[in-house]
Amino acid sequence: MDENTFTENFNNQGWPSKTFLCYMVERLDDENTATPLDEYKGFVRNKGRDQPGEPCHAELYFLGQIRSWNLDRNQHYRLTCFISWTPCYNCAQKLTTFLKENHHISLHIFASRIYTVDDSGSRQSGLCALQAAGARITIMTSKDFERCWVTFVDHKEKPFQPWEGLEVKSKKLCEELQAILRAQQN
DNA sequence: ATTTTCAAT
Repeated sequence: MDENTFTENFNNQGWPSKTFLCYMVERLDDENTATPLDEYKGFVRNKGRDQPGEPCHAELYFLGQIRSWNLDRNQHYRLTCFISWTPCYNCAQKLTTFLKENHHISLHIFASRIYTVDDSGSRQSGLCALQAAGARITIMTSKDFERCWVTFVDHKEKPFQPWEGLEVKSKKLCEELQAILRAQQN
């Protein structure tokens, strides 16, 4: 992805009305050593209401990609994704179902910001269910932004440049997410 | 202490 797309969408101070999701896959061997599978690396974005056809959240395109790979059920894989907004309730549900049906796949989600539109009256229970199904969900820290930059951005050899307030915002969101994930456990 | 959110008033 180009530099501007990254900055516009992943800057944790912003509020873009679209979502990008970068994904990468690693195969894990018996010693838990990870081998990157670069052929499955990429990113998707949602389809908005301004575009033709039915709107679609980024996560559903992501799920479509994963299914199309038909990853070997006798192996174990780790999917890592960097997403600019945390999944909404419905997407979280779909990811949860997917993980329950695909025990050979682990999911790590690094999110830039917390999406708090309450689209089902259920608050953030979708994220809790997703975590309960084995996903790891965390807020992107400076290190994660840098990894995303290095891995997915056409950075032209430029190093990642943190923006003003990145750390403070990240810490704050992290606390919020912890509260969300903790609150619904009982 | 806050609140703009995969839009739409």
